[in-house]
Amino acid sequence: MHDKNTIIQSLKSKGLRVTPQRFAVYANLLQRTDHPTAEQILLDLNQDVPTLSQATIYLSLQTLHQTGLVRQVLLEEGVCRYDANISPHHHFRCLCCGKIEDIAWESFSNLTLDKLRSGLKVDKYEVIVEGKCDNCL
Amino acid sequence: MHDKNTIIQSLKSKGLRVTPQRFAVYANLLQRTDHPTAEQILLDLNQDVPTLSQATIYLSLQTLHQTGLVRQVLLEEGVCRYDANISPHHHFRCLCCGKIEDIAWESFSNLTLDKLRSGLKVDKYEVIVEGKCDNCL
DNA sequence: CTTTGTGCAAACGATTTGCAGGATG
DNA sequence: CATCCTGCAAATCGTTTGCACAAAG
Repeated sequence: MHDKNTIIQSLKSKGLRVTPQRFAVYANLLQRTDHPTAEQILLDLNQDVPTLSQATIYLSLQTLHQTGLVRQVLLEEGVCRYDANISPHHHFRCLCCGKIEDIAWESFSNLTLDKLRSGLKVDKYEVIVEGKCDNCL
Repeated sequence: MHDKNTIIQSLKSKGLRVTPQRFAVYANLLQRTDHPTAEQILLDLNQDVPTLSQATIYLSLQTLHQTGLVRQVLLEEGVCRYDANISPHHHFRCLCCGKIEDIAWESFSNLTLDKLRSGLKVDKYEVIVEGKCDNCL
């Protein structure tokens, strides 16, 4: 899936040094689909590498985000989640259990930006959907 | 536009007591279109009523949000903005100057949810658009 | 007069910072 | 070996809480 060398190449392609910590954060995020927060990543990684500091997690995520390797997902007040899947897609959040699920980009292939106020240059857009998932229904 | 009695009625209709502080917060938000943060509202109100505590602002906004009188706007990491315009609309954020602008709901009248994974019950959705505004171009 | 809201200050949680030592390219 | 990264602890920022008093209905 995401082999070691590919990950290393991704980091290098952005001019980032490949350190064990940064590698671990990025690799962890790549293999997850649950849109974790910084804290959740820290908890997960500390099971294997108990000497990973909070500051490093936060700095790594900041760096990965700035270089475009990971995406931020902002759905709840005060909660910043991360997603290493940077191919275009949208998000669904269950208002009941809080689960966050990807929505395929093509689900909104009918969405066009034609009628926006002229003068705006659109770089990107995303649809946020909220409701209840099947588990909660 | 938003006359005093209408505001009072809105608050009462949600079972909220009408206090000067709560009224001031809601009225302030109603007359603004800039999607302010709690801090910005505090700064603005403190010019007239210097004895308005932070805690009250935060509590008021929380209350107004919970009762559905105001909407939260989450576009930037760690920044919670508020919007008293609760009629359906979307948001645009300029990546250059940070300005946040409303996008009319009808701009995406072509957006349908047909192809979403079955089993999801959709309560609401919003399109977040990012790019550059005309000022910044 | 009961209940809810406010102000204040302290507490809190998430994130950032300064700095000295360590690892990368 | 110059630069960039990490760990640690302290600092900071936005938000929340506890409590005593005040005001709304």
